[in-house]
Amino acid sequence: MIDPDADRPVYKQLVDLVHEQIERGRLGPDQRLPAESDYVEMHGISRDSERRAMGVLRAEGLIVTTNRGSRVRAGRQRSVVQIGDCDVVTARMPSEPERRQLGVKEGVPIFVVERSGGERELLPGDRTEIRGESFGG
Amino acid sequence: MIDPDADRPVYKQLVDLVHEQIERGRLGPDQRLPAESDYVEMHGISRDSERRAMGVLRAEGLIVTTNRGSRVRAGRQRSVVQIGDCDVVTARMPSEPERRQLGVKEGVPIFVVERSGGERELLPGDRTEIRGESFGG
DNA sequence: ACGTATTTGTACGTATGTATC
DNA sequence: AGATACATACGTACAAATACG
Repeated sequence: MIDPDADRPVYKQLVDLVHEQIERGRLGPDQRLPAESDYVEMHGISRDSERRAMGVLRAEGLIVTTNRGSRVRAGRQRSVVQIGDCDVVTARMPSEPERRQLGVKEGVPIFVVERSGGERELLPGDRTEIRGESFGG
Repeated sequence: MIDPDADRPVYKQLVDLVHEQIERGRLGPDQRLPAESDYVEMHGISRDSERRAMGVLRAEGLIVTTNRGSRVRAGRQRSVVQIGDCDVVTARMPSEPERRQLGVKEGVPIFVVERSGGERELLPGDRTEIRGESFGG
């Protein structure tokens, strides 16, 4: 139950609740979440609080929202990128144009690979794994 | 100028504006941004729109907000983590408990390093660089 | 092709709480 | 104590995208 008088803010209580439901499998991959209005009515909270909660879940990369509702983000196949001795990988959140360019959704970080040659690659964080160069095949 | 009748939403126009100011150096690292109320008065927008914009900038990792205002996030020293042949690195956004545990702020992704031995390390994305194991020293 | 229902997006207002200076 | 600034949370209204009959 969500308690408006608790110390923890209402919207964070809803975040916790959805976290639990996803962890326990009550909400599976690709499964549709209740609509904003459903949460509002279910818990007697404002739409504002509900939307904040969904905003957090999006920012964490747990859900994906479209104009037709929110879904639990499904795991995806990752491609493997090898890095060598002198290559450096960092990670950060993309700007909106970068998101569009790479085709990543909100809540997904990107890898920045700086090759020893000086080239710079941006890679989607949810479809990429970084591995050390395998010298032994 | 922010145009409420433009196609682009007011809050995104403000995001663009701050992006530009940071890129052009009008807002430098660690520099204080105007207060919420300043933006509201400057551009004749609602606090709601202003806060959305700041929320986006936080989520992108561009600014850090405290109860005393927002600042441009400053670059930090990064420690280097080596990965070997069979180690795998992924990146994702942390949950709130993970953020606290690692001491990272909103908008900062984390690295997940899975060592060939099976150990799993979580590392702050803004203070870590990943390198391939250097075999030649 | 069109209208309607559903659902999220944007945007305004207001009030109160909390932390910092 | 007072001023400042952000955080939370309620309200309202209309716009835009999508799905359906």
